[in-house]
Amino acid sequence: MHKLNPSLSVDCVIFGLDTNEQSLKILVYEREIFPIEGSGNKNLKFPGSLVIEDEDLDESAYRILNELTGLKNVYLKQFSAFGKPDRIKFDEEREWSEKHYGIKINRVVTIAYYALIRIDKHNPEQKQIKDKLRWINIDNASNLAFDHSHILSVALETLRRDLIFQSAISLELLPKKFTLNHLQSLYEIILGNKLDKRNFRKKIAKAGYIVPIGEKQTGVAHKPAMLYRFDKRKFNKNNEGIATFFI
Amino acid sequence: MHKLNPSLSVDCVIFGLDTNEQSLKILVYEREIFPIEGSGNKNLKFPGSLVIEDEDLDESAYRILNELTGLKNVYLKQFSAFGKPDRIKFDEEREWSEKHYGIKINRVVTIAYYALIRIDKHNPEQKQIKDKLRWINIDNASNLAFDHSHILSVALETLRRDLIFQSAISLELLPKKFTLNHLQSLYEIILGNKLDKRNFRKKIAKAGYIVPIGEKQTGVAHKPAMLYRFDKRKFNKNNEGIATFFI
DNA sequence: TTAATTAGTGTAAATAAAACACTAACAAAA
DNA sequence: TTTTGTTAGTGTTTTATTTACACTAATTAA
Repeated sequence: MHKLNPSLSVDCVIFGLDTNEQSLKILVYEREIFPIEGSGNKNLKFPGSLVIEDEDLDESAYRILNELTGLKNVYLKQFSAFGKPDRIKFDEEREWSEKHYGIKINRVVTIAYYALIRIDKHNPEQKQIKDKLRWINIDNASNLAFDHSHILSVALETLRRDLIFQSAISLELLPKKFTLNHLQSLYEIILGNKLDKRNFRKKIAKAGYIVPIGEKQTGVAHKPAMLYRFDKRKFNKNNEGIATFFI
Repeated sequence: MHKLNPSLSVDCVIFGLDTNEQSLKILVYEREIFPIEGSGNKNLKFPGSLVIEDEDLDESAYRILNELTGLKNVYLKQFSAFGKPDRIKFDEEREWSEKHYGIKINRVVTIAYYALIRIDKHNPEQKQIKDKLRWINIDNASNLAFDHSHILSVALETLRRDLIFQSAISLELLPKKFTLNHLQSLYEIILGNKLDKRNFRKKIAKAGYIVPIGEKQTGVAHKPAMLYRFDKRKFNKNNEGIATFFI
């Protein structure tokens, strides 16, 4: 059995794009410690756990993500540490944590990661990994457990900035083959505003690493769109792995 | 006496601008554990310490910075956590740490902050706070203690990005009154490339929050330059506290 | 008086950003 | 089979931004 460090945890803010609802969602874990009524979202928290002694933080994040949600091979990035001594505010929270981990908890500093995944591909409910996981809309995510609402707001800020200055991460949220409207819609959902279709396409074209695969959508009740893919080789060659189409 | 958390530390990468040498420096702490010859910079580390139980991380960073260097009221920003289990690689390092803190150390995750200070104003040697502190040029900072070389490279990346996308932080490194050439020189030193003087000034003018104070330099053996200051009111009004002149 | 040094200024050309509306292709419904 | 609804796809003009570039001015030191 691995020994847990009682001062250190990792939390994962898992973002998923709901292309039907045109909304950005997060995957949260539902506990049952506060009464159902009137407790707001206090029973919802991000998947997270204490880290094992002698475990690398990044590995810890991957392990926790996989154990709690079954997710693998996802884009995961550390974005901040949260360490207010009163992060765990309620006695019930402390009790829950101690029962949950089976060790005495003091003050816990959490290292927060965000993950980008495709809801259609990685729906944990479909995979019946845990029946306690739920996707919720970020607009309904106020008043989460611990300081998780604060963590969410920092995560969102970071995601939006990364999406602009490091555009390639957007592709984590799309299938291998996608249409330019899918990509544009992703930006609109995450950034929260509309973009001009023609200007958007000009930028994509200039970036050069998003290329048509010569196939079209099928089965859609409208003009089928050309499918595109991410060309890693072109990306690396022109952008040294960092660049962006700076929406 | 405060109890230290044996798993958690804070390290401060303190950047200072040397305007004479036209170089960016960091403030490091010199230990004596490895033989002087052949140990490279392995005796040099960033000011840092274990955090006290029940101490906020940001407060911890300010406390540590003040205790170790005498510095106060400096710009300090958390930029990453480092948690590889083998961060403390040599037995000597572990021994040093245990002797230094007086407690048994296991694996330590460090939360890293960077600070920006004016060397002329805050020279710890002048203030005889510690005789073990030294400014070293970032170009001579390879092979530091622990994983501190890696921490430095992440800190530098972050600083450069922040300087571009959050330009106002540059003013932390300058005196209240400065010339536009000082400001430009700061950018050139930190970003490591030359900028066009006229284009630079156009951007500053457009930003609007760097204003002339109607005074000129004195005692210089060349045409004296106009002195400028940062206008906080204009900055907040136009930029909501974030903006930048995007060099 | 001269030399050395940094301060300060404008313009033209190229590039990028923004605003804007119609036709094309498909499935479903009539 | 025709019509309807829906999304795909395309260029141009205007405006703003970026880039490249070189000389005169003011001071102290020699």
